[in-house]
Amino acid sequence: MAATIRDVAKVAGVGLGTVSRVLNQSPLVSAATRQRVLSVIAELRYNPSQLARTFALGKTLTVAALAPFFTRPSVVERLRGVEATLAAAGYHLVVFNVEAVARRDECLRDAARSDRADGLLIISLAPRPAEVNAFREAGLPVVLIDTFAEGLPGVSIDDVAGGALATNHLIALGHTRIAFIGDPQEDPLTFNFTSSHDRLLGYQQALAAANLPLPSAYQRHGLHGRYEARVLARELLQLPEPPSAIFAASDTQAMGVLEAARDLDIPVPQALAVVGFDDIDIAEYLGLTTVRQPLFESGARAVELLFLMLSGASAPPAEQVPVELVVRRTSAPLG
Amino acid sequence: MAATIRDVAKVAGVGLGTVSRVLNQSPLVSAATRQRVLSVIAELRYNPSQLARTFALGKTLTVAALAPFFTRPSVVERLRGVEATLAAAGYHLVVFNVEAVARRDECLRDAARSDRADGLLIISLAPRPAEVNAFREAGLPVVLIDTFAEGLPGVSIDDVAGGALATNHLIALGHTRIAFIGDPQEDPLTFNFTSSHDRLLGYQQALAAANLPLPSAYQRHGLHGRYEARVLARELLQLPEPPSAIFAASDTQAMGVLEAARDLDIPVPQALAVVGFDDIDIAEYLGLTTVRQPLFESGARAVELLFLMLSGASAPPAEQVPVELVVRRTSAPLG
DNA sequence: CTGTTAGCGCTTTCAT
DNA sequence: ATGAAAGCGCTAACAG
Repeated sequence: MAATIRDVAKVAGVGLGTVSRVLNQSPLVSAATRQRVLSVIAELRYNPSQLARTFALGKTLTVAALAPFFTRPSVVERLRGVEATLAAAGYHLVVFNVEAVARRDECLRDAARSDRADGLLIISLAPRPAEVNAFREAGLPVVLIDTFAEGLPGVSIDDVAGGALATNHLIALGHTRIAFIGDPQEDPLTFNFTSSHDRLLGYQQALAAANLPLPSAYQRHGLHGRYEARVLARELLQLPEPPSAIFAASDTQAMGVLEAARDLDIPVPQALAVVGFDDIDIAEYLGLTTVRQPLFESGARAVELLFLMLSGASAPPAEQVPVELVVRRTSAPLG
Repeated sequence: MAATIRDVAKVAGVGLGTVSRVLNQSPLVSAATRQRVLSVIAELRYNPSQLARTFALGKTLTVAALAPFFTRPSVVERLRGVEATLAAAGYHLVVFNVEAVARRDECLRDAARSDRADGLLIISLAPRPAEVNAFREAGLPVVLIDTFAEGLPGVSIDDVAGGALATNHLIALGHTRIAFIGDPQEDPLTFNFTSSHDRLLGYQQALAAANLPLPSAYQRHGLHGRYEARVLARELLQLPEPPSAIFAASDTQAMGVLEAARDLDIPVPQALAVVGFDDIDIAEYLGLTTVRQPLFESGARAVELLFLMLSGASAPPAEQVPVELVVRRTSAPLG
């Protein structure tokens, strides 16, 4: 049915090696033959089988990305950066949406021993040492985004500093009763997210440095999501001594806090200051004060690092990109 | 370096066809040999080359999806459905983010003549007849999501009916000055989106059926985005005779309308009713009245149709999934 | 049941 | 500069 390189060679009256050479822009072919081959290619409407090509080459020109995919706007934005950079280099992006712990493990395992991708990007999930080992043994280049793992390159932010940044902003505003809402603490054992945990650390350090109390009742954890955060925030706000400010480990969770405030008719920022994290698209719309991190760029940069490794370089060190406080309407000086 | 099927065969003392058979769960292998082969496989830590496998099979076990990818929450939700269904069947999903017209054409062209995917999903972009032809000639199964094209199967909604549904809701609420905000009209010539256009049609038909005027000043078009819609809405609301209700062709654009109302201190829904379209995640948070369409399910269903075609069936007819009006806080009877 | 053989379509030596 | 030939690792058809 479809013409093969052999057909082209036959019709053009050349060896099939020559056809391959014109296909690959090799300079070792005379202008005349090249012309002839080219015209036969056009005539036969031949197009090279990518499948055969990648097989012969031993590379797929494809990069896989593992992520708690579409459940988080911040991840989507990172993937945009990944896709754009990959596409510019002619690479394909295959995505794996990890929404359950079981799938996390399965994907990680498959990725390590499948040769269907030249490299792997892991977003927000930290592989365990055994998994890191499997990658190394498989010779699969891996770059992390928004997480860490011993011995693996990655691009991330200083979550501790980010947490402190948000908290210090609230302290500077005069708040002393500052609460925190983040992902489950046992999460590292399952999905293995680390950012929420580190942001909590920053929060704790900032409060301690300011000699402010950090009652454990002010630190709440729940599944990453608006609804869960809303419930937690409502609990906080109904405490005998409710906080005057809440730092949420993500903008999504901050939205839940805003909902809770609305539920209870608590005016923001007059009676409650709210700070989020990430600066996702919607944050601006909501006027949410937040800690911005370069999401798109983190994806793009990770791909660059991966390309470096693909070109034979040894694993570069993990990188950090800067965060920045964006003050909007949900935080104000304590009245 | 890595063990091949040949190594396994040699060590196990069997023919390499036998190894292939145990790999593919063929029943034509004695339990004893199977055991032996299996143990050698484990011993050698052999894993089959997917690359070689797909090449020999002539299929990639991969599906490509073309979409105005991450710029629209509704698309992301559709892709979730796509990925979940694909993953359940062991297929990979490679995504192409189309944010520019040039890339649209390039991707469409490449997809048609590349054999790097067994099938193609196109979201929200309508291929032109020439492109449809190229797919047919290439023998590439294609399923559309949220668009149409002559001769291509797809799953979509009745956008005209959806537009009418939203508009009739506003009419029933007593509104007579109802405006519309949607994507650029000339868009079909470039990106080739069709949904906004059809929703406008439904809006026009509903107004006409109710003998209500539809001044052209009440129909505005701008690039799909919150900011653009905000500008358009502000114009509408500053008209000598401003509308008392605005129907936006998407929730994203409806958010822009809400922003404009806030800018101008116009209370919603008291002085302005707003209806969106899609029921994306954030709509509930905002209390936005909207027309819900099953986004996740549309992706899942499209994959099912694609699998049908992959299994040799001829192209099924285009399908429509139902839409539903979700009334929330942004629409109320005209005061 | 099982071993052997012939490709899948392309890239790459290796001669010429 | 170009043709011929040797794989890449696997599946599937064919003999036993």
